[in-house]
Order: sequence, then C-alpha cells, then structure tokens
Amino acid sequence: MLSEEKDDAEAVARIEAAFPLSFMIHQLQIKLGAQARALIAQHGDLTLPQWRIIRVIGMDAADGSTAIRKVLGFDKSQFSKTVTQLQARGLVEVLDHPVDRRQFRLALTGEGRAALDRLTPVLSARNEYLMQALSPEERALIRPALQKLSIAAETTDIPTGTDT
Amino acid sequence: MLSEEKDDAEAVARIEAAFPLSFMIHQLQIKLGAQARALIAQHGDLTLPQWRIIRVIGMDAADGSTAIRKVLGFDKSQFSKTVTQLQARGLVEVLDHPVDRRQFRLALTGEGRAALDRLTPVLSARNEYLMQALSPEERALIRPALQKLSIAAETTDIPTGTDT
DNA sequence: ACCTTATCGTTGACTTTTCCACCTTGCCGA
DNA sequence: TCGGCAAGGTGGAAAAGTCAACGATAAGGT
Repeated sequence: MLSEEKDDAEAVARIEAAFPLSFMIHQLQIKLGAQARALIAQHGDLTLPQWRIIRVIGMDAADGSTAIRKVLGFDKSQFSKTVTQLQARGLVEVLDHPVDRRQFRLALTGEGRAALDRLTPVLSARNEYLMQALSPEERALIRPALQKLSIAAETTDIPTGTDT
Repeated sequence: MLSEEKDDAEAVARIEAAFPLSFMIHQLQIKLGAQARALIAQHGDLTLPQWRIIRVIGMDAADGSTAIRKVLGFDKSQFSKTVTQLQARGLVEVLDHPVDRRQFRLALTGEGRAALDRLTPVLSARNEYLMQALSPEERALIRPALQKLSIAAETTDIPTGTDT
C-alpha cells in the first residue's frame, strides 16, 4: 500500500495550487541550481557562480563589470569575490575600463574559453530540455513575463492594498 | 552626460535577450529574495526561511513534515534546522505523525499565528503587486509553466542533443 | 515472514551568500 | 569649480544553504 506516499504527493499538489508566486520561483530555483551544479561537477570543477560569469563574458555582448554584474543580479561582494577566484585560476583576465575608472573589463583567457567550450554543450542541452518541457505559448511568454517580474521585484515600497 | 550609465543599461538588455532561462530565474530569485527579506525585516524579526515555513503551515492544506518540506523544495538539513529554530522561538509546535513515525506534524502556536497574521497582509500585497506586473495571459500561463519547469529540473541525466 | 532498498530527520563540517562599513571615482546642481 | 550624493569594488563578519554520514522507520519483492 503506497497510500502514505500518495497522500504526501496529494498534499503537495493541494498546497501548490494556492502558492505565492515567489515561493514557486524559489522552489524552482533550488532545483535548477542543484541540477546545474551536478552537471558542472560532472564536466569540470567550476562552481556555479564561476560558470555563470564565464558564460556571460563568453557571450561577447558586454565586458564592463557593472553590466555583467547586473544581468546576473549578483551582489557586489559576491561578484567581486568570484571574479578574484576566476582571476586566480587564470580563467579570466581583468583589464582597465576605458571610460569609468571604478569599473574594470573582463575577458576570457585561453583556459577560460576552453572551460566555456567544454561546458557549453552540456548546459545548452539542459536549457533545450527545459524549454521543451513548455508548450509553444509558454515558451513565447515566459521570458517577457520573467523580465516584468524582475522589474517589479526591484520595488522597495509596495503600494499597500489600495488596489481593487 | 549619462552616456556611461546608459551604455551599461543597453549592454544589460543586449545580454538578456540571449540569456539562458535558468539565469533569468536565478536573477529573479535574487531580487525576490531581497525584496521579501526587506519586507519581513520591516514588520518583524523572522528570517525568510522561517517565514516560508510558517506561511505554508498556515495554509492548513497539510501538516506532515515531508509534504511541507517538499512544496518548499527545502533541503532536508535546512528544513530540520529551521524547524528547530521555530520551535525554540515558540512559533511552531511539533507533534507526532499519525501514520508515519519517521515524520512529524507541524502546527502554529498562538504566537506563530500572530506572526503569520502580522506579515500576511504585507506579503500578500507584494504578491498582488507582482501579479499586476503581468498581462492576463502571462498571469494565466506562468504557474503551469513554472510547474513544468520544476519537474524538468528534477531530471538528473539530460537527453544529450539527440533531439532535432 | 524476511531481506533489501528507499525515505525520513538529525547532525556536523563546510561552502556560499548576504550584509555592512569603508574608500575611491563619477555625477550634478549650486 | 566645488561640494554633496550616488555608484563602484573590496574585505570581514554573520547568516543561509549544501553535502555526506548516520540511525531509525517504511515499502516492496520473494
């Protein structure tokens, strides 16, 4: 009799139906993080934040520290520490910023790019797998939806129930 | 001249366009977590994980430890430690589980329910605020989408690019 | 009934993340 | 041009989260 186990699953479903959105996202993030860590660990020895930074630098869409830090949403301190680690491991090069002397530019070293090339296929396949779990409409809507939420999540003072 | 600042913002937008989904969710979760911490801190002295557990118990949809732990996605260890804190602070009561002797049941004490009632309006208003940032279709689709992703995120071995 | 396997919660060591104070650099109005 | 304020990065302390090992209970197959 697996009624107990089933009861737990039913209880989970019952709760999830009325779950705050932020809880759902948190729960999802926990699972995604664990999945990513497992994949990264199987194919190298980067940490998850290290991988994220390398991945963004490798997109060649920006090299300023602030831009990279902000897309990732990283805390200043964590970003600083992770970049130091990457630099110490010779995966990333830290260069002067041409305009803003507070910032710096980031570039991959040969070794850094090698790590990126080794990991990219694996993580891309995962991303594909995740996207395939969604219906076409969901695929189309989820990115803008997440972006809107991301902006809304930056508000510090919430309009108190003056809505209707 | 705010060209520098603007350049950063443009770079961020450029990167985000081609961002892996998992990165977007991670970035969103960071912001949501910070927002929730700020709100909770303003209205009491709970930690975020403590609040989450209290909130779920207060839904009265389940009281078994496993069900509560799994909807939140919490690590066993973290869950155990946070429940101990809540019990020590007298916010939560730990009772025997009627069927499974490995688990326990959780219930709010009077003080626990008071904390819940104090915080709920604030956090509910935030949830409303977040939902209002979405279009009606997005609102309708986001929950099932996140649930599908959550299931997909549990897969440990990803089908390697054999798709086409 | 029995044996094997899986799940549960707890613990301790460890890593990661957050928070805060600090100093430097850029921004903008007086 | 100066003076205040915002934004950038660093470093240390505290909190949160992760991981592996353990003993106890359940579940499932034989």
